[in-house]
Amino acid sequence: MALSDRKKRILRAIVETYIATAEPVGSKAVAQLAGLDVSTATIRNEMADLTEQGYLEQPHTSAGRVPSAAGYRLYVNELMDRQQLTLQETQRINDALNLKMEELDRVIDRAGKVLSQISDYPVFTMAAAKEQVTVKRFDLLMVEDSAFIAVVMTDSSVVKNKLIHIPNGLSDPQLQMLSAVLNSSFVGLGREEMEQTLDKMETRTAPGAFELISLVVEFAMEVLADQGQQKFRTAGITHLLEHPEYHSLDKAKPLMAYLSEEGDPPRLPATLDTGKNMNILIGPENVSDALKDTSVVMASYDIGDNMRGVIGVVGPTRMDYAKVTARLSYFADSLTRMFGKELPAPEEQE
Amino acid sequence: MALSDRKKRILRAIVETYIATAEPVGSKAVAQLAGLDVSTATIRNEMADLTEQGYLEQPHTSAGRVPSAAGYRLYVNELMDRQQLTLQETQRINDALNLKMEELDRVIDRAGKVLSQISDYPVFTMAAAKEQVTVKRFDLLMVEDSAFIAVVMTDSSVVKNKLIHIPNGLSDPQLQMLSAVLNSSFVGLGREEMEQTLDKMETRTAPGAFELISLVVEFAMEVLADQGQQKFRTAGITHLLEHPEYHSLDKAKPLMAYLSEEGDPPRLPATLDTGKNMNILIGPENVSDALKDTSVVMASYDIGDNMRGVIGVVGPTRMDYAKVTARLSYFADSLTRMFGKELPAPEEQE
DNA sequence: CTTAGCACTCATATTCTACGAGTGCTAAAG
DNA sequence: CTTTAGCACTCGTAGAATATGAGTGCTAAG
Repeated sequence: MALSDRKKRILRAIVETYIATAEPVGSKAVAQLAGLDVSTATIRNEMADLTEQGYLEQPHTSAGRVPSAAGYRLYVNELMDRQQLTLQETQRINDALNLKMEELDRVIDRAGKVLSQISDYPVFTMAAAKEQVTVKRFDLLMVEDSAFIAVVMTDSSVVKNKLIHIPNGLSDPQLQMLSAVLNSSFVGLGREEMEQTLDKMETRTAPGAFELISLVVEFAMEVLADQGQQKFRTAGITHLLEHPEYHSLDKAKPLMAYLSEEGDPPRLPATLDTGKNMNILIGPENVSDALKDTSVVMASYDIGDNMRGVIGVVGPTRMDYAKVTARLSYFADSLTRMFGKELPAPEEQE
Repeated sequence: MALSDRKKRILRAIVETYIATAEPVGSKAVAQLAGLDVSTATIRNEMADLTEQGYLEQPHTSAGRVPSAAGYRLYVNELMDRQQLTLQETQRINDALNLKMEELDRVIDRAGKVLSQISDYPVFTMAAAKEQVTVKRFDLLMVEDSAFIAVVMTDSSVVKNKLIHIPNGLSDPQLQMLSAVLNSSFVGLGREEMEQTLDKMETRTAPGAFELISLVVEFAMEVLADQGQQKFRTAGITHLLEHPEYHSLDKAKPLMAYLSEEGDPPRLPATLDTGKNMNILIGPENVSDALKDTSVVMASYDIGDNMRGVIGVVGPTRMDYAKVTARLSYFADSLTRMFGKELPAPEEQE
């Protein structure tokens, strides 16, 4: 069932020409581009074979051929050259990532934006904890008399704070006490456990103290929820419109709407867990209906010990896979290098 | 120069019909809708007058009339009914804003999203400090042996933190000392002043200590820069595509690209300062070229004592001004009520 | 197995035509 | 002086008809 060398060269020429031109490829074009010294008629015969085997498709009887999903798959798996990035491009990526002390979210957003610019396709990003996130420690800081700052640090070294107002003020010993309770009873717990512990505590604690505790714990629970959740973000959606398959608004709108719904639960196959760190989904291989005519190239990377991120490029099935995979893998590697295990904390400065 | 009552009714009918249908309005349609008991011929005469006075335009000799920028202006200023929001809509807005303890940025993002959904147009948001932001206090918290958390609170009650790693560890007295230096020398200073103070300090401080100080101060400076900057964010860009004027991609792309460039310096007339809290810019009244055929309705609101935000709706000149202004002003009022002076801090929970 | 030749298909571009909504003008009516 | 009916004229749009040409599959010869 293996294809002859000549068939492969023809298929490759067709895929690449179609990627470049977005128009069905005819035998003549292939004859020139494939570098084979045979006539168009021979190529027509080969193309007929490839069509029969399911690697090519004909939009209608007499237009050229277009790669099928299977054709793209074969191309991606076997035929595609690995592209090299230009110095400029690597420079650009490094610049984007070497921002001094941005937060995790920001760097990821920025990475998405740059990837979108250098790939000419929309990009999505996601990040989520691999396991249950817990609180590592609480700190409380008095501010003036009517408020204190609660600082919560998670075991993935993310630190969040919140200003909490208290009408009746709080003495220093009271604050110490509160801090002691929080650190002894709520450290190391996940979201659900925190809620249970809080419930148990309600009956055997003074109402005033309990109210304060629950204010801080509720904040901590939100931090944990936020960390555990997969945050779906996108960048560069307008790049879609540059590609002819989305020149018709009927085609463009559903996909754009799909990509615009940021923050919602992930509607992509969760490759967060799969071991592979590069994944290509071609057209119908996608689960979501909105992506049926769309290809997704995605890569995952590590954030600290406990989180994993995904960054992916979305485009028509006729996507420039060689270009995109090269850029994407460089990106994912850089991100892993930046956020990965070596560094104790995501916010660490290079 | 005042228009007769009948002319006003005709103009109003034309604007509203055009807003609803996006197609040039003929004398016949006006006759039915304006509720005047006159024939189409009379209306044609009146329409000819209005055209001459610049309130209407003719796309070509014999199509109906379309309102000019001046026509919209008159409509907005005098003719437009103030729409009422339905109970559902106010409910939806309140839900969006009453999120428990989100950060300022998040609430604003969310507000933009909801406003976009209920108005069917893209929405942008901006927020910036009115005056120089300064640091109100520094707090340092030791974490394990090799890192500490720097907590910076600004005079606009925004609190940010960052994990700072120190290879050689730090004793408790040293941390106290560092905190004392920061709080005595850098509180109350703006970004530039901080830089100057830091420079002065370099010569007369031990290098090790100076390095630590500058790490924290640089973080503080970034926080201030971030607060002072106008952050331009958008939501619901895809709504553009629903309106016929952007069915042609040539029209849609530039505007979409313009709106997609988040985070860049503001390219809208800075109504942050103007006293008025609702502002309508119609077509050519816009400065930016990308907005020449676009109307912008924007409202501003207060955030704490020292910041001001703008939230605006972008759409074709044929925008449903009545609908948009009603929703927008409710939104801006709610935001002011939420973030405004009464509450000491933006993050305050309702 | 390869290639030249040829009839056939079918999407796209082009041209032409018919249609009709809407206008402006004129002249009669109120 | 204002309103209205009548009518010729404009011009963008839709639809039909036609031409074009790239590409195919098949056959038969090299």
